[in-house]
Amino acid sequence: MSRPTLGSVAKEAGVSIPTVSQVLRGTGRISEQTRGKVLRAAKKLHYVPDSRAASIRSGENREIGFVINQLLNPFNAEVVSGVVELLEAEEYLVSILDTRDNAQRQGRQLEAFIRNGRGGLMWVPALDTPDETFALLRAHRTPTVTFLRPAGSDFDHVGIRDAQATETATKYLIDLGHRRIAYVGGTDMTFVRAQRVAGYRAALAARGLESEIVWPSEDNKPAGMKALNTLLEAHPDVTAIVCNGDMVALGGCLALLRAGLRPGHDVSVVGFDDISEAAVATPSLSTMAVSPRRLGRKLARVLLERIRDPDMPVTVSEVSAELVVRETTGAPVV
Amino acid sequence: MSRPTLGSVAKEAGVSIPTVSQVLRGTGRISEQTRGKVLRAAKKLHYVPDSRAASIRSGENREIGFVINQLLNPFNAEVVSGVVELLEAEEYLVSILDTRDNAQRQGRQLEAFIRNGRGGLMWVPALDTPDETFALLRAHRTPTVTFLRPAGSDFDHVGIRDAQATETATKYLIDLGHRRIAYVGGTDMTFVRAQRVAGYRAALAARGLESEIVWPSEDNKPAGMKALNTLLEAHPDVTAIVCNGDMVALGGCLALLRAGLRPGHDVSVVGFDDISEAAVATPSLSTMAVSPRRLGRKLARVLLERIRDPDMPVTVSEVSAELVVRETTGAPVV
DNA sequence: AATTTTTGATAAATCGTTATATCAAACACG
DNA sequence: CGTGTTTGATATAACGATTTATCAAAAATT
Repeated sequence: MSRPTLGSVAKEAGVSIPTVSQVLRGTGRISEQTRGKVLRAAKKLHYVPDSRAASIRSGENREIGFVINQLLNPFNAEVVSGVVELLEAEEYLVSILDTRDNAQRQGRQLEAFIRNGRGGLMWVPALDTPDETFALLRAHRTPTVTFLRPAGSDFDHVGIRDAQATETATKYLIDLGHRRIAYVGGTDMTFVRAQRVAGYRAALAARGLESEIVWPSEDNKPAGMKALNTLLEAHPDVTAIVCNGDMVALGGCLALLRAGLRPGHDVSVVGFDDISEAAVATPSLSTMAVSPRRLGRKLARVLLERIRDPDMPVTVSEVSAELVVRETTGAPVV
Repeated sequence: MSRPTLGSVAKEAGVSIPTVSQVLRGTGRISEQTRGKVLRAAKKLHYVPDSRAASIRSGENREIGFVINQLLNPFNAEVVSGVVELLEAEEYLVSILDTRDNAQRQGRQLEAFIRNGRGGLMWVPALDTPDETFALLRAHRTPTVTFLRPAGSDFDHVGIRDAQATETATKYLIDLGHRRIAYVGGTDMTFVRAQRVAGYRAALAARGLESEIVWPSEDNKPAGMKALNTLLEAHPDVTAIVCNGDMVALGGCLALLRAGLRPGHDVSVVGFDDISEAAVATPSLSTMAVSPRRLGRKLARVLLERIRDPDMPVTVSEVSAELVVRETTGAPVV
């Protein structure tokens, strides 16, 4: 007694295998009588079609994968929500794989995805993705959209206008009167961080400031706390901070409070993402807002278009971030 | 030019299909010469075996699903990490589905899982899971472990000793001198919340207190803030609060601070989970600590055992939570 | 030299589906 | 009444792999 198949349902109903298949999928010409027999038999045996077999034969696969670098970050988790929301409405099943920023793990996961012949793939490429991986995806013609980090001109891409956003944030701080402004967050030279740092530099240059301070940090609160402590020790004259993400910014604010400094008064802090906690934190966080839901939906839409028309020219979509001023920013104390 | 198959590799190498299969899986007797030819051809075409076809024929499937109720909660995200950690070491691929506490969505996802013939399933059952779903899983003999919410005696289960934990937390507050203690958090009568409320009541009863206050809330910070505001308005005499989760507790502390009350002094708060933010928050959160990583690893281990021995008797594992005293708890002001 | 055994590869069957072709029975038409 | 069409089902082939059985050639044995 193993799992029910078309064969066992056919035997139970006293008909042939193709008949069962046609009844269950609503194709072909079937009399009401046999239709009833088949449906009863299928229900009785709790039959569920094996989509592995179906997708091999029919070439259709409504299973989609999302390979993401860090699920623990609520921003990413929200993006996933947006993706799932839209794709579920189109009857796709989305499964999520967390690479935790490990290129080797990502490689294994992508290969496993291809092995399972997924219908499509959304993907935040690891920093050091080998050429081999790209070649693999191309050879298998898996509809693929990269997210956040673009990966060559072969794949559709959805990302954020990072440089522009950070430039806006930095200029805003400068125009408030700040002169010593640091950039905090991001590890290594990831694409995203590189773009954001470039925007930060562009703003400094545009306003004639020279002293840049770029301070790395992992993207979570404890790391943000640590980063701010070491930063302020090394550069006590810093009065404003542009952060790579809200988690770092919120951690940073905690560190400031612990040190007896008031965010938005003694030191100004701008985050990036606008995670839901940003608005309710004390003090509430000024940040560059990107709607993760909207990003997710965009991502899903691009993938659907690619699936429908595999020969469509490659698209690149960039979403802008908006400055949201809350309590952690203000003019420097004179 | 579609995706490469055993057939195309065989043609490229000038050998038969079974030969290619044997070379790639290291079975059978193959000469060094043809081995080389086949490997070169496979590499050239970027061949990756189609595991759908393989698993249909061989009956083996190393793909495992984790259907979870809420990925946005960092506690759950950490559990996922623990699961993935252990199962990846065993060469399994774990894909995650977020039901966002929607029973209908969960039903669709579970069916899709079965359709894809997964090797195993970890699962947080929705509150109102229909019998049909259980029957489905049984009929298909999918190795299944339930998580947090037990679901009958047919499936292995891994959970937390909820009642015991909340009883400990409540007794601790009573012994500090508190007399008006509320329970905050959890929606509807979920299994977990029911257990925890039972522990809270048991503690009150054991110490001869009668006035219970149970206040529902979604499991996130904004909801926790709102819950505490309404609670304190309705019951201004409450001096201590036992929470259903850290997210609610942290939100609650924010609300207290906004209202000019000091957590741990004016009102004591105990959380549940010990998410990483609990230790770094200001003030740091007293909480019932459960190691999500350990839970995740336990979950994975149980599933592996079930896969290896489908006829093993059903197991139930419960992990204890430990009281961690930090800054949000103290004696009541007299 | 005739035989058995080993080696190295392939043919054929199978897994659970879907797709196309076929076919008998029932019906309609002039 | 013979012919053409529709209806309702089945036979057969295919998908991409694995598994078992088969088989020719080379090597080892008698």
